[in-house]
Amino acid sequence: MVDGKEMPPIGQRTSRKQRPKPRTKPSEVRRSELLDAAARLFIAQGVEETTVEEITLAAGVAKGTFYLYFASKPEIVIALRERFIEGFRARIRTALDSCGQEDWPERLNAWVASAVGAYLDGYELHDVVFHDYRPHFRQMKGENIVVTDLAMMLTAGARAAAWKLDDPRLTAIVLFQGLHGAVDDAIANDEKDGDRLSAHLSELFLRMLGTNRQAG
Amino acid sequence: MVDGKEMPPIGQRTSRKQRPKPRTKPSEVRRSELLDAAARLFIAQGVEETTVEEITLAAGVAKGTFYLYFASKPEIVIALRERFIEGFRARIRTALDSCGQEDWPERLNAWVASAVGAYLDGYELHDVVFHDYRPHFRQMKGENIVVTDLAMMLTAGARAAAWKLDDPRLTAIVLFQGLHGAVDDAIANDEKDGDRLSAHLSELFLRMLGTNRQAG
Amino acid sequence: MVDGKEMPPIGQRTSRKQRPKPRTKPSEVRRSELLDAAARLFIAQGVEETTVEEITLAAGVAKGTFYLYFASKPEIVIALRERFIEGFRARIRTALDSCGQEDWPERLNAWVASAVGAYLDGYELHDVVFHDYRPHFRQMKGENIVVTDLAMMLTAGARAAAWKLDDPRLTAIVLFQGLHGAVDDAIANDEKDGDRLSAHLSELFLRMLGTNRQAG
Amino acid sequence: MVDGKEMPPIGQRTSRKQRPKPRTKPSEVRRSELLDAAARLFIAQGVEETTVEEITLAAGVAKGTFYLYFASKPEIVIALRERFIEGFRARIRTALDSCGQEDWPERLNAWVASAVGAYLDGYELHDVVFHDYRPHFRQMKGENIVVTDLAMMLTAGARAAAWKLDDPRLTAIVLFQGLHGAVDDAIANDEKDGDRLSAHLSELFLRMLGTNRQAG
DNA sequence: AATGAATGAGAATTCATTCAT
DNA sequence: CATGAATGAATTCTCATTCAT
Repeated sequence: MVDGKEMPPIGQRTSRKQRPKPRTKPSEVRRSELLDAAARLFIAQGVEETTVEEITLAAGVAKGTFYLYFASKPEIVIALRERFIEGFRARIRTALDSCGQEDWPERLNAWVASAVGAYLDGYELHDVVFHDYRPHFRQMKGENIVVTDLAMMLTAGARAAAWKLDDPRLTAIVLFQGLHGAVDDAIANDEKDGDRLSAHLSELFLRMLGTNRQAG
Repeated sequence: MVDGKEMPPIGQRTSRKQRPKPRTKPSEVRRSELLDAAARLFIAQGVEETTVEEITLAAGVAKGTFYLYFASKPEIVIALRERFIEGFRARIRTALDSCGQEDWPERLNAWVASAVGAYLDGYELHDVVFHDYRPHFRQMKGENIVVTDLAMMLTAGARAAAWKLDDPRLTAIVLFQGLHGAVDDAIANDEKDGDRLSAHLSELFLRMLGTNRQAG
Repeated sequence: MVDGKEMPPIGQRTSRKQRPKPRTKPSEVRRSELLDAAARLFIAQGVEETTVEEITLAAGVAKGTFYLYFASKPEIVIALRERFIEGFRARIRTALDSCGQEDWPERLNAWVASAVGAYLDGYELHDVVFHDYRPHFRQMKGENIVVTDLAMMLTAGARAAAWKLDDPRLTAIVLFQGLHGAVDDAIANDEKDGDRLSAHLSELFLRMLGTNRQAG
Repeated sequence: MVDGKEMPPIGQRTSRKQRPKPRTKPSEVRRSELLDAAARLFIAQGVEETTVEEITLAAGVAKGTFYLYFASKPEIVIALRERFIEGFRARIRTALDSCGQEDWPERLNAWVASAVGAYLDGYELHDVVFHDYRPHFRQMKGENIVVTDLAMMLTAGARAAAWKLDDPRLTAIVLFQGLHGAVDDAIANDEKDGDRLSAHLSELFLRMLGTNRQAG
């Protein structure tokens, strides 16, 4: 997920032949199995309530092996967070890729629908991996990559005169957090119909953008 | 520790029934001192990192006394949360009370400005008291009272034809969470100028509502 | 042992009556029971091999109670060391007190005999409490109080012309460490006859001091 | 890690029987490199604090290689101890070899001076390798070879009527441990002038032996 | 001979909570 | 009301050692 696809285990020198023959398991497979086991347990029981030993048991390795792949328990939460974010972005990217490049309202609809869908599907893991995430401790603009992605799209749409836009980042934040809150509410109220919610949100957002429907 | 100085006359101890005379300290005061001490320590060190003993030390009482006022440590976090929410609502209410009853755009501006101000002032405590708050575990609609308040205001404005409104709750959520996220971002970027932010947000929100400025 | 005899528990304010009525056990009794239990177990199994839980079990308290009296496991070793040293010195002091004040050879004999006796009796505990003691990390002259005591005695004897003495501290060190090594050797060879050893050592030492037997 | 440069010609790998040709490194060299690395790390960080992996890293071999040369971690401490003792004895032997064979006071002076010098130079390693050494667990007389060497020298001197001697071993122990303690004290007080100390000790020891200066 | 991934036992310490006084 | 001594559950992480390659 994070460290490429077919890379040899970390710390392995580029040995004499090709890839160093996998020991018991190739490093990323092991790592991935640990991440999967952790995600499952964290969702089911919570992070605090899950011991490292439970994770390794579920992954079929010894306790010490955990620490060959992650420096500490918090570290695996961070790794899961990165995996989550990448999955989230990929889903949005895929949705946008099947839109007309210049149909900006459609692109916004696609963004909303895919984000709602991704969040509805993954909110349990989301809660786990973002529980300890402190936005205020993050200094740099653009820390939230999803917001940054969106701001870029909004800017592109504005450049194409699809809508007006004073402050792309602020607008992107309002869209993202608004959507986030709306989905949270839907989940809390057990309304898992993402399509209806997406439609409503899109309309709201397009209106906020003062969308020029002729421009698309 | 060095108490005993502000105790009521010894003679009064015998009268059980009279008025609920103050003890060493009136119960409300003690409770409040504990809440204050806890808030201070939680902000400075975090909740987990603060022990009940530290709280009682800071409040000048013995460890056991804590449990006369709060059933458990998590309980005092909940109490702080409630205090925080009430302060937040009060600040918004005050702001709205100095607006024209029927000037809806002004009312929305006032809501935005006061919410931004309250959050900027209290975000440290906010982070503490909401860290363990899980929206998805809350079942009931309207759990977030601030959102509910706002939805009611939006509905009233719509009834007065100040703006259009399809889904008051959804709109309220987007406004609230959007504002929330925008302030988080401002804090993270160390831009504590609430006025500029409020102005931007208000404009965005009024546009989203399709505000009819004639209607105000 | 260390904190006086009848003092109230640490942290206890000098309460309204006399001594604060002992809770379950007076503080020094508890402390002493923990020290005794630890000494027994450390001798039998070694320090590393003894868990804090074993100590508390043997002392009849809960695990946490240990940390009410000692900051850490190494800390109780230090406390035992202090207790050991005090016992050692007391034994020597008692022996010297029953000597003629001015009979210096007799005083030296008494010092040797009591030190040999104390060490033979307590070498097991000695090994435990001095295992981690690093002489080189100690800066100040006179860190070893037993050596310092002895140097003072040697100086007094020299002043009375009982013997010659160039360097009291150096001489004291040689006597103390020489005796120490001699007893170690006796123990290793299972020769526990302290009297014979003492006699030999005394003779050696008196000769080293160039003792003037007329002076006594 | 970046090995392979000093390997023997590949062709030789096939010859199994020939002479025990050097492998990557001759076994003695490897062993010595491991000992050196361990000594350096043990002195700098302590034995407990040094991991086997750190030793192998410092020696430029893989973790498993350690166990081809030493059965366990404690074992390498023992090996270092033996190396230390041999160096110590060699230094003394060299010093004695440049003395008149029959000048016994000079020989004693030489013994003291070389022992003081060797200990001052090597006390850091000494502390490491003797930390876990328990004299009382050693059964056999003469376990401490340096003491035994000394006792033999003292006996020879006595036979030559250079001094009187009742109990050679006891005397040797007192000299050795006395010197040991004196150097410890000098180190603790940061007085690294071995010559002055040696002179004082020699005088003390010669007096203890009742040296007959005519006899030398 | 050399490697290094995998193993898994093992214990100190914290701190929320109780309850006898 | 107030106190504070006593309780004891609960879990991370290290690292010596092994062994398949």
